[in-house]
Amino acid sequence: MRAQIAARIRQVPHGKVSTYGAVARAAGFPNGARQVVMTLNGTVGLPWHRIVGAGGEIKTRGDDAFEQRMRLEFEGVVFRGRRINMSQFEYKFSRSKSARSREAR
DNA sequence: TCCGTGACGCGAT
DNA sequence: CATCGCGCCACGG
Repeated sequence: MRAQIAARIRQVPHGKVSTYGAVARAAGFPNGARQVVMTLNGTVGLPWHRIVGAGGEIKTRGDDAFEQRMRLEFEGVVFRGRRINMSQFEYKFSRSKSARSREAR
């Protein structure tokens, strides 16, 4: 599962962002936003700063919040107050075969 | 095995 | 817009 999620996170391009929920759904886990978080914490080498909360808010706390925002702005992402204009910076995942089969039914 | 926890999400107040 | 509550879920104690 971590692998599926990590793979999705790795797809987010420079200058774009995605949300915990979106990543979870794209990976095939409709209610796995929390698992996305665990993956971010337990996997090194992921663009963790490109993952924000629903609505484009920085959900992390402490020093990390500052660093994340800084990194994103450095990549060109613009903040509107404490959030991001998602319609412009959210990266849309393209549905892959594995993701569909998992949400099968 | 039960229980608390948390970088979540969303609707209601 | 700020809060609250509830649902979700894998982990760790």
